[in-house]
Amino acid sequence: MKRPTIHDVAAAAGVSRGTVSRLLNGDKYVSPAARVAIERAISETGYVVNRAARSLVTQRTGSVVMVLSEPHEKLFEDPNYSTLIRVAIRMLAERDLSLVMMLAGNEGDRERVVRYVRGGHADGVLLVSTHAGDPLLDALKDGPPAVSCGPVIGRETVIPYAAADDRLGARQMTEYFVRLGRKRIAMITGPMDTPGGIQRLEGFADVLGRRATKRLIAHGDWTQASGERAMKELLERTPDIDAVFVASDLMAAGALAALRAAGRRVPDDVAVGGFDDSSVAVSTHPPLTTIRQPLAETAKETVRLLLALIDGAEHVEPVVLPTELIIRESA
Amino acid sequence: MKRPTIHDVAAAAGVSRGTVSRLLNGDKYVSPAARVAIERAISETGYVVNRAARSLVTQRTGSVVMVLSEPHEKLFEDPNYSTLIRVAIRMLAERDLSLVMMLAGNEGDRERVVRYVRGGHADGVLLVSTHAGDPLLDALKDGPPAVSCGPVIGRETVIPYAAADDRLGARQMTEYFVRLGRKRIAMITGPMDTPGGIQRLEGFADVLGRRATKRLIAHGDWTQASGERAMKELLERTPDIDAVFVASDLMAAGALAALRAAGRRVPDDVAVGGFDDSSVAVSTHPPLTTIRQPLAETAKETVRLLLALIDGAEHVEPVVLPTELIIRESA
DNA sequence: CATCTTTCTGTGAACGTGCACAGTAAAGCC
DNA sequence: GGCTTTACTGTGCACGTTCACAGAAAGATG
Repeated sequence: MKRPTIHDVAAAAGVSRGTVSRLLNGDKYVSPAARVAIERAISETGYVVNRAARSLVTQRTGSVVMVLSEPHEKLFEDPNYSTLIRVAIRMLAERDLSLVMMLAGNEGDRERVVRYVRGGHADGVLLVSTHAGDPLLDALKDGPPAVSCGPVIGRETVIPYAAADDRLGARQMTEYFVRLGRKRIAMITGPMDTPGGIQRLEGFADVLGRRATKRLIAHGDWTQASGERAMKELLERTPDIDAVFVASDLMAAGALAALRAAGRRVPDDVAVGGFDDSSVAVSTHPPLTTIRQPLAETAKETVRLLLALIDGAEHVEPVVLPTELIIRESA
Repeated sequence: MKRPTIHDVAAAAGVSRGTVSRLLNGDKYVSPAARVAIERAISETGYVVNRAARSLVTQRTGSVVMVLSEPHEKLFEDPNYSTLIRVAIRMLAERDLSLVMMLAGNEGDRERVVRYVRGGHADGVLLVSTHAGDPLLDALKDGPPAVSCGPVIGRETVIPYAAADDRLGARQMTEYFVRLGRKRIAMITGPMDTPGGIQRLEGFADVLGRRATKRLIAHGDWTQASGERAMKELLERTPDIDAVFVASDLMAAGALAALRAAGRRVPDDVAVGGFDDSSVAVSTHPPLTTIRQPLAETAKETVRLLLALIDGAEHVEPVVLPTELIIRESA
């Protein structure tokens, strides 16, 4: 039992392939009579276009590839990806584009991605958590349109992106600490080769100016363990801190553990602020005061940018979305 | 500047298309001389096969579709998917298969999936968290091979799967409580239309027998909020419980909050056991004693089953993998 | 030497579509 | 009535590959 082709539909409807094709591709110039006949024939035969054949002649693939650049197990911890994936699938589906996923954590994977994309297997590229200086960026330069979810820094090849305003978020939290009357405000940052790492520190420094000394800053790598380690480090270095802004909720959970181990009460002795408003923020004790990023919005904007480029837009502007302070019990 | 085709490679190597094609598809019968000439030509021209064209003649697509059946925001909370996605991408990539993602949360999405798959756009289907009685299952019956990550229950259309041994895990935790000398052991289950919901309760009942009365069992829906609600319910109904086995870590985090609110100490007054060993298990206070599922292994086995079927295996047996008790501080 | 295998090569058709083009019939216009 | 415009339809070709087949060259076997 072979799958019905456009020929079969045409035959069943008593018209030619051309007419069916026109109807399928939204062309005008299809008579009402032909239209109903074809539509009936399609549902009777259960016809669905052969994308491969279409792709062959249109030079389009009908798919967009999402490239995940995290080295390895990082993906397990971050719920952001899930949102992005979900939003992307849904928005692309509306345009009859499908989402294919690729990894680009190591050299071999990256090579595969480049071959795939340059081989013309995707109409667009959705970069996720691509690090500064990623060779992928150059390799993808004159291929199909590419956008990034979150800024890509430190490269002259600028690629469009949508992102939450990390710097604003960091300012909001730091200002809140100041309003609470906290005097010795420390920070645990993310890795300094990521946009989130850099910009959240910038926002912190925006508010505190020269009061943001090196002694008050420790670095983590987004993991819970690193948050715990950084907090311990801060407590040894500067025991009298009364507030700490942690650049992610997960690291903040680690920081809470370190504070508890050191016998500090939260928020009485030390106020703790997180970032992301992820699910861990409400499962910690006490629940985290944090910065909510408009995840779904960011994802939507990212995809919107890509679709615009696929549709032929010459240039699109980056989109930066505002964050929001969520007050719970940790500060 | 057009993309090089197999013709260009053939011309550059001084052979015919056929020979190049044979080399590409691993056929024997290619002379050493031709081999090196072609290989040079390929790297010089930067040729990469056009999958659409190949697909057209081979009737294979070179892609596998992962179908996510969660209704909507559930995907955000569960890290299991990330592991599965990652493992699947990697294993499929080795076979030069790409992974495309689709949603099947509502009727419209489901219809799209069916059209996609029956339209011959995928060589295999990877079902994720498909609920009992999902109409998708019937619709996909005589299409390409399909497997599920986690069992699919309550349908006569049996589809192959790999999964952790939920029932064993539940037994391990419950037996541990018994060993600890706990007398009034309660349980918070998952939704009873999911395999995890059913089988974890079965394991619990395996150990306790008739001591597992209805008064000691409450139901949640995997969310943290539902865990909190169920715990409150249990405390009202049976105030003297001294242990509770919660069917997921996230719900356990909710249960901890309810216990704290009720002034019970964990583990002194009430021992708490979770399930999954997810990242929340270590971010709660106290850290959760829980059951570790071999996530990556399960994912691997699932994909392996699918690949076997794609390779023409007539029938494959379900794979069930053992769980492990992880002892932390909550019990 | 004739014949048969083995190893290798090139050729033509087919896969199912979209698109350019040619063509037809009817309607509108002067 | 001739001419243009509008609405619609069918046909041939091209897209880039694989596969079946025919055939050539070289060696093995009788």
